[in-house]
Amino acid sequence: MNRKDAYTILAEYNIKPSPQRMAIMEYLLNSCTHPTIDEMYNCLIKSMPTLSKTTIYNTLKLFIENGAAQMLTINEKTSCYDADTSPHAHFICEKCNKVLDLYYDVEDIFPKSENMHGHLIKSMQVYYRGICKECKKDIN
Amino acid sequence: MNRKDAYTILAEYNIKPSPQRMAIMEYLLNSCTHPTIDEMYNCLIKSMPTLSKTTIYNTLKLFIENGAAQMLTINEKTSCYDADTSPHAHFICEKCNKVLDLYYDVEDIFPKSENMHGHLIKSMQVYYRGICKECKKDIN
DNA sequence: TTTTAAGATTGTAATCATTACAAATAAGAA
DNA sequence: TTCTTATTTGTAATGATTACAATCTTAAAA
Repeated sequence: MNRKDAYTILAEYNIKPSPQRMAIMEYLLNSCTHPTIDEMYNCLIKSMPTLSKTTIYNTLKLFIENGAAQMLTINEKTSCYDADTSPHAHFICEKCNKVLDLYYDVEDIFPKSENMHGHLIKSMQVYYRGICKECKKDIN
Repeated sequence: MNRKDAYTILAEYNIKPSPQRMAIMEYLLNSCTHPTIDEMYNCLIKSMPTLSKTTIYNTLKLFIENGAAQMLTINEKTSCYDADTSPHAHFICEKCNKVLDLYYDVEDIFPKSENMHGHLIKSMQVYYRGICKECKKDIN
């Protein structure tokens, strides 16, 4: 595996490591499901019984401020989180509700310059919605 | 003005008109600010004192189900709404929090086919974040 | 016209994600 | 060690959204 570990990533973004921060970053890196706070909490509490949900909120806020993660506001009810900060889009399946990464075509989507109609563009998010490959099978 | 009126739009989307529905669609059409439920309520209550916030929620849900409006989940706290269902992106200013429409370049962004990596794409949303033209002036 | 049934609107109460806050704990410097 | 600061934690508050039951409207049937 060529993925960097949690400790290295935290260091890269100038985030002082702590057991909680490491565990949360670790979880984000190992999950490809774009977890919600609750999902993280329910899993991590098993190996770290003193963990508080507030800590997860605080930690993710810190990660985002330092550029180590991004918040996805796909769902109007619950935010979910992604430690992959490289340019990519997200596909949300209306049947199974999974959130998948889409790297295809993304180069075309991102603005060539940081300026667009005179506005300064700092970041962008692209959400596709539909039926995923797997769920399409079930329908046929 | 070549914009269609609320009555015509409701008819087009098979939504039975009512004073409340007309007023809400009217408001959406006349505002270019992508209003939240609260903004709509606070304005409409003046001319329609019996209006309930629940009705606004119900009505927008109906509009969305029938394709007459879309919900923008730009903000993690509050959804906002847009009666413009033509393909366009949204720019959110981090300073003044305004949500602006961006039609530029959008053709490039939308998928050429309805298929992408085997997934069926039904809709897409594009959110840019940054500093808008006006707020940039204030900084300099 | 009156009756009736379905649809639309309303207000209140419940839900639930997120945040505020203050106390407890951990880490690091002196 | 002691002192100071950063981090974590639990509880309580906030606030958007939804559930639900009661009321009002509409329009068709009798």
